[in-house]
Amino acid sequence: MNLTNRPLYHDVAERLRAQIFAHTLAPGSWLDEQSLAVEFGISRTPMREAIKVLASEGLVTMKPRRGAYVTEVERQDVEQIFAVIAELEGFAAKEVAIKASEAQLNQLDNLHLKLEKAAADRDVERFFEINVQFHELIMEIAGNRWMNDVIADLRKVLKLQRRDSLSRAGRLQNALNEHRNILNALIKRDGDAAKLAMQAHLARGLEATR
Amino acid sequence: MNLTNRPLYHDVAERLRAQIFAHTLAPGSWLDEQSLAVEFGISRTPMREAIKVLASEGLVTMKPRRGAYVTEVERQDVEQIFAVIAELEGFAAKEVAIKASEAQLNQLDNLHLKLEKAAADRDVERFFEINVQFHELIMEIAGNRWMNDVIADLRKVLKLQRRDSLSRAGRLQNALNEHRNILNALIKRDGDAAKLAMQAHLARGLEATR
DNA sequence: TGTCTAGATATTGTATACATAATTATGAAT
DNA sequence: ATTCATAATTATGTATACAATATCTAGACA
Repeated sequence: MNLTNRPLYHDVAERLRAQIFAHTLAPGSWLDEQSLAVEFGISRTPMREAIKVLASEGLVTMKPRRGAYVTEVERQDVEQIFAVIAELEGFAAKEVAIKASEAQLNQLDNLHLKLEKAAADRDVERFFEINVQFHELIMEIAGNRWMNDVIADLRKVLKLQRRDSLSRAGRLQNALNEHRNILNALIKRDGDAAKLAMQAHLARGLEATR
Repeated sequence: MNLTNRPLYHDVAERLRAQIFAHTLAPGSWLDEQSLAVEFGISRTPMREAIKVLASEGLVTMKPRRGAYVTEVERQDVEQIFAVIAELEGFAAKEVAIKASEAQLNQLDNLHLKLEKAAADRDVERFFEINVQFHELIMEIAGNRWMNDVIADLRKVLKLQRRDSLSRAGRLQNALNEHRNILNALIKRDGDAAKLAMQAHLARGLEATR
């Protein structure tokens, strides 16, 4: 009896994703269809479909006749992905500066207040969470569905590498300042400044992963 | 006996893609797993896997318990996709202006000569072909694998809409001029100009689809 | 002792069979 | 005649069975 009305492989993909992000399935490791299917209590068919979903997201890499392996992101991949995200989120920030309603800017401002509170509380986990929401809200306001999908996928791949850049000493405060710069530009309706601030923010995020 | 060593669903996806682009499978139409499998002389399993590949590319849209339908791209989708491509290819052009070798710039120049010849011959088909190569070469030189994948997928979705903007009166000559602007900026190593020229080119390409 | 070959084994790839849910058709009641 | 309920049909979703290929192991030969 399936209450969620969602296909099984969808949920399975979600669980696999969680295991990959938790490094229960570590980068480079092989995804054994058979034993994973047994572990999940399902047959190989939906398991294979779930694995293919992850493959399309770039989280696993398929080798013909050899199966699927958790993608190992090289340094170069991280830099290239950051470059794409910076370009697109920079563009999004510019769009938001132009078209956001006052109510939407207030939403962003509220999120930033929460961010400041989390920073003051030294609550890295919460800071990280709100940080994600801030970026997602900007993308949502920009309102480009295709761009959002692209970025969502790329951010998933970035999550493959464990080190959370925010835990580095001082990074939290820096990130907060960078966010304030973005927000100020948005409020001033200065598109170019918003774009630059966003790109600077992401560039420093990249640096922090080094 | 499979000589290609590639999984069946891969080839099937390719054939389905071709049918979609040829509008044999028109936008909005339903993909009947059963009859398609019979038509291709295979079972439902690889057919389903092939369909899922197309779904991840955005060419078909899956409805739970209802099957797959060829994606219908709305006007808004086309504009959003163009916006993403313009942003990324503009960025790529800037990169190329900075990092391309002389040999690579010569390659681009050679392609442009072929483009001029095709235009002089009024060979729209060939012009279109070289045009694609020109854009792909720029992306290749930019050398960002993730960006290339993103753009490749988005361009596939654009191909869902039939009207080839180049056949419009005067569009061919305009496109040629725009390409020359891009090339000149690259040769002058002027990254910002290259970016602007590329974005202008794509913006006019979008206009031509109206 | 090392290497090459042949067989065994295990895993992916494909086909078929079964289960479940959605749609359509049929019929009765108002 | 219209509407609602129920049964039949059809298609998707899932499980199982079969096929083909790649890897591993064992043994023979140099």
